[in-house]
Amino acid sequence: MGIRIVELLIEYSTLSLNRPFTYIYLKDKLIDRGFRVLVEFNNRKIVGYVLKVEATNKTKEQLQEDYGFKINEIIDVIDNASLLDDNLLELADIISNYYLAPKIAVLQAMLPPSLRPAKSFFKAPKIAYDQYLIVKDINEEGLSPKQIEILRFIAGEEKVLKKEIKSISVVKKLLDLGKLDIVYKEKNRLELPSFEYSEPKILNNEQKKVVQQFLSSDEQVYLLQGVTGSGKTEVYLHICDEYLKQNKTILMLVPEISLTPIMSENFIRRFKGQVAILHSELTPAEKYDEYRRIARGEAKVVVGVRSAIFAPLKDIGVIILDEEHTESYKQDTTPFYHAREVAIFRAKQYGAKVLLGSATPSLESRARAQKGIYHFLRLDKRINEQILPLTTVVNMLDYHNIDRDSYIFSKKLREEIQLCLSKKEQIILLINRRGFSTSISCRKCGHVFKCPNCGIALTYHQKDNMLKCHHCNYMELMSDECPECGSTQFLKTGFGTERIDDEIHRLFPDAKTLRLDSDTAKIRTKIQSTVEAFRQHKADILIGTQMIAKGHDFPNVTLVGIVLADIGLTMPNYRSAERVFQLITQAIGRSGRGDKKGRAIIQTYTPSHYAITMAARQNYDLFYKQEMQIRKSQYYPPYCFMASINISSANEEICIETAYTCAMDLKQQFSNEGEIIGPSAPYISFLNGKYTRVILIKYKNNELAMNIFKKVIESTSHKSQIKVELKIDPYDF
DNA sequence: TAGACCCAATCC
DNA sequence: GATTGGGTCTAC
Repeated sequence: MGIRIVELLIEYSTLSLNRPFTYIYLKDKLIDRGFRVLVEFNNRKIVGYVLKVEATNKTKEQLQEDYGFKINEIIDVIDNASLLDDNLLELADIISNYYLAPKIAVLQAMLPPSLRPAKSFFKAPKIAYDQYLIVKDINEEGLSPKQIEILRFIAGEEKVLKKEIKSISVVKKLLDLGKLDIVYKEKNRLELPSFEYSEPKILNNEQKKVVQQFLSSDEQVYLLQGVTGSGKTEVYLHICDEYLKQNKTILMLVPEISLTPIMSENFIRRFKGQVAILHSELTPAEKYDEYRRIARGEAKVVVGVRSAIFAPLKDIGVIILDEEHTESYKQDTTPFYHAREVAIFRAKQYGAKVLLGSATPSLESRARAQKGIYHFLRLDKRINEQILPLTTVVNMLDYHNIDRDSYIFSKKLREEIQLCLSKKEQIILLINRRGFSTSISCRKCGHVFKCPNCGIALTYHQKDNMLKCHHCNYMELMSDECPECGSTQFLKTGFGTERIDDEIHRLFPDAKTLRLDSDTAKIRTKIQSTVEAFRQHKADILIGTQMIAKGHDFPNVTLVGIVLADIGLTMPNYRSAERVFQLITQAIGRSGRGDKKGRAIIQTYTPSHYAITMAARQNYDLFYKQEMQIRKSQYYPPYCFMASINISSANEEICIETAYTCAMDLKQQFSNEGEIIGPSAPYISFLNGKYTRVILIKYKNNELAMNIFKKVIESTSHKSQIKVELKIDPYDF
């Protein structure tokens, strides 16, 4: 066989290497587009991803002469079939162009770890074992706070799977130190829980109408705005039924499976055997299995999180995004894609439909529905005709509402809790902040404990007696005395979930509580078990962060208390009002889902803020109107497109200088076709030794903007000491 | 992205 | 004179 010329992408995902490299292949294995290969690149063995293969009669020397550079041989071919079908390959191009991200980064995001074109796949497990951690040596001497935290945690639990601890590096260290040991147990390959088949439920008239409208129209994208508890899931299931009958496949996206396993349960019950589940907590081996099962065409329905949008289904009939407003659909690392936009790209390839469902649609989706770009569907009634919870806003600035018994809980909220407890009904308390107190200072000299990395006040966590930075995850043990003056008296201000728990125990000593936030959810299954325990009424009160506000269905909950609604409202982000509105509305929606009437109490220092008053009235439409006016007057999405450029460097001067020239450059190129804001220092402008500046760009002409961005990125990205990151439609900046 | 390479600072 | 550290360069 002659020489084959192979063009490939190399695994490094940086824009400066985002171009094909040429190799030759001399051996006779099958090699084609979409295969991974092992190559030598700059003296290192790495993985490449084949874009093109071409036969030639020329010799290596002739080729090198022609091309004008040295050509290496491909060491080995890894795959014997293309990893992605033509549609997915084309989709990768679309995404990489839309988000101006390196194509290899897109390909990596599309594939499960064991199939990724990256060196890391070598380490991907072929046969999997469960690894349990046990404590071997309890002596904490010489350990860092983080290590102690993990050690104590493991010591306090019965069985801890190694993979369930998020901080792998700490565990590794503890293993090295001989503090921990691993016990191997043969692992069960992913076994979907088996549920009884359940018959389709009878739809009410409103639901029927929605299903019928969806099926009979031939538009591409649909927004289903349905109040909390209006039975959107059943609508999804009926629609899926129809598509399965036509032998089409279904992609069902959910925000986070571990939070709401109900959706997958519903799908498994209805479409047994045809369902595959893809979510981030599957092990690489499990993901690999599910992925292959889908690719082989064995699963017709995929239920999964953001990345499941790339599931290798064929003949897709419909893509559904539940809770479409959820921010977890936006990936916050390169390629920064949004599953909603990808869904629309992907659906186009198959002539499929996209259904976006939410009680509180994102402004941009709702605006598109308003303009007729999306077909607008609504469910305005709760499924059991239950009226929405009766909601009271309590002004915490008004001293009539507070007394000396508690400054955290108003009289009204305490009364309602008491009433609820006496009726043996359940309560959810939302406080969107974890920890005990938000800052801690010395009573004598005023010293405030701050994070050495980013300068933000540290949050005190009572359970493990530690101070943690909620921004960069720095932590230290709480010291007994002030490092400045040695005083032992501290002032704790601000409160979070832990403190609420504490306060409840003080005020209602007989009430049983459960707490759910990312601290208590260190172990993944803990989320589910806590939710399950609460559903079975093993506790009266569930206290938690936004985790508890989403999608759960607790029939016996009749009171939801928003302990402090204002958190997040003052964040310097144009979405903050939208976020707060959505959070409160979703949380209130947890109340009164069974046959008992629901109530909600919102405690706030800004009772007249529209996000709060509208949420209290559960009036999405009014909020939408008001927020759109503000977006319009201040020229924010959806009235324009937005992008952000983050410039960071270890050298502050270079950072500021580059950001400044970059902004000038943008201003000049956009002229009056766009608005450039900044450069400005973000909320955390110094983190882990890097200084950061942000430039925001608002524009209308997408094509023009893309061209400018390409140029600007090119001229700045290869500069040394500087990292430039472009985000299209950013959520955080 | 990450090894090679270059230069300067630093050590004994 | 050897070693270390930092910054820059470049890949097929």
